[in-house]
Amino acid sequence: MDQKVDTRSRILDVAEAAVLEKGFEATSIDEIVAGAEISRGGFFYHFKDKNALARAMLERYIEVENALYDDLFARARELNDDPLHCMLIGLKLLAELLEEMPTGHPGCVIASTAYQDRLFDEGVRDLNRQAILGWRKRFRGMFEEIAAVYAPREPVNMDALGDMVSGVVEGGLVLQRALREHNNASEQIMLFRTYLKLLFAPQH
Amino acid sequence: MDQKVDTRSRILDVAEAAVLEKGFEATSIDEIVAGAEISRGGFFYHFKDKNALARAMLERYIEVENALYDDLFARARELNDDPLHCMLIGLKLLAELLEEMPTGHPGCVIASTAYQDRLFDEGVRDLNRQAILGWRKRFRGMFEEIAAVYAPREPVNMDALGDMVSGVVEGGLVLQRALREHNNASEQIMLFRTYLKLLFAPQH
DNA sequence: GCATCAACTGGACTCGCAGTACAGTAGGGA
DNA sequence: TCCCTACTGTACTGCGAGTCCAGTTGATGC
Repeated sequence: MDQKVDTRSRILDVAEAAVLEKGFEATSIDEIVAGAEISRGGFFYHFKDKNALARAMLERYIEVENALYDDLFARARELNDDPLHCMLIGLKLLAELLEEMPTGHPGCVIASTAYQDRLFDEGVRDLNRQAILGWRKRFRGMFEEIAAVYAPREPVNMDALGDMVSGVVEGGLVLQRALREHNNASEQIMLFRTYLKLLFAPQH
Repeated sequence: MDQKVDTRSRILDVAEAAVLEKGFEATSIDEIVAGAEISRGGFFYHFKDKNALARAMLERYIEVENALYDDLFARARELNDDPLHCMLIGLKLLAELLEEMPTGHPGCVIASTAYQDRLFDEGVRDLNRQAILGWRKRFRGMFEEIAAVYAPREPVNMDALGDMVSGVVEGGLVLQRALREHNNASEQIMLFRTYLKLLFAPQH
C-alpha cells in the first residue's frame, strides 16, 4: 500500500522531469521505466496508457501551480493590503521565482499539451481547459477588486485581462524556450506589471 | 522541373494543413503521402526525413508571416503617418485578421515546434529562433520610433516590449487552442494595444 | 532515334516504441 | 493457510519512420 504510493509518484517524478525537458512525445515509456527502476509491466499496472500518465501529471502540476499562486498572493497580501499593490507585489514575486529557476525553469506543461492536443484524449484536454479557466477566474476576481478601488483609465474586458496573466506567462515561456534565453518570461511579467500600474494607478 | 515544384509545394500544403490541425507528431508521412497523391518513395525523394519537411514548412511559414506584417503595417502607415497611430492601427488590423480566420486560425507553427523541440534538429530550432529575433527587431524599431515622438510614461525595456508582440500572439493562440474559444488571441492583442496607448499617448 | 537524367512508383525490409496478454512471485493482512 | 496487492518478466502485435533499391515515365540534348 505504501509501496504503491511510492512507486506511482516516483513514476510521476521521473516522467515530469523528462517531459519538461524534452516534451511528452519524445519521452518513451522504456525511459521512464528505467529511471523509476521498475518493469514495463509495473508501469502499465499503474497507468493504463500514456494518456493516463498525462492526466495524472497534469492534475498534479495544476495543483502545485495553484498552491504556488495561493502562497504567492497570500504573502503579497501580508505585505500590502491594497488590492493593486498586492497584485503588483505578487507579480514581482512571480517574476523573481521564474528567474531563479536554475535550469531555465519548468516549461509550462499546459502549453506543451495544448500544442500536441491530438495526441491526448478528451480527459486531458478538459483538464487543461479547466486549469486555464480557473486562472481566469482567480485573476479576474483580483482585477475586479482593484477596479472597485481604482477606476481603470481605459475600458478593458476583465475576462481577457485575467487570461492575459496566463497568456503572458505561456507566451514568455514559449519565447524563452525558442530563444534559449533565460529571463524572457520574467521580463514579460514585469512588462505586464507596468501595464497594470498604468491602467489602474491614479495619475500623478 | 515544373512537376517537381508542383509536387513539393503540394506536399507542403497538405502537411501544413495537417500539422496546424493536429500537430507535427500526430501527422504521419503515410497521411501526407495519401493527401498529396504521391508514393512514399516520392515523399522521401523531396524530403530526406521529417526534419527536412519541418524546416521547409517553417521557412515558408515565416516568409508568409513576415510578408503579412509588412503588408499590414504598410497599410496602417498609409492611413496615418504618426508612428504611434500607425502601430495602433496595425494591431487593430492584426486583431481583425485573427478574428476572421474561419476555422479558428492557423495556430502558430513557431509555438508548436518550440514545445516539441527535442523532436527536431538544430536547423529547425535555429530557424525558429531567428524568426522570433526578427520580430523582436522589427517591433523594437517601431517602438523606438514611437518613443522618439512620445516619451513613455514608464521606463520599459524595448527588446522585451518588442518580444511582447510575439509573446502576446503566441500566448493568445495557446489559450485559444486550449480553451477552444475563438477570439482569445485577438482580444489579447487589443489589450496589448490599450497598453501601448497608456504607455505612449500624452495624458489628457 | 538514342541516351540521359530528373521525378517519380512500389515493394520489401529494419527498427523503435506503444500497448496487450498473461503467467508467475513476494510479502503483508484476515 | 489463503488471498490480494503490487509488482516482475517475457513474448507478442501493430504502427510509423526511415532505408534500399529496382524499375518506369517523360522531357531535353545531341
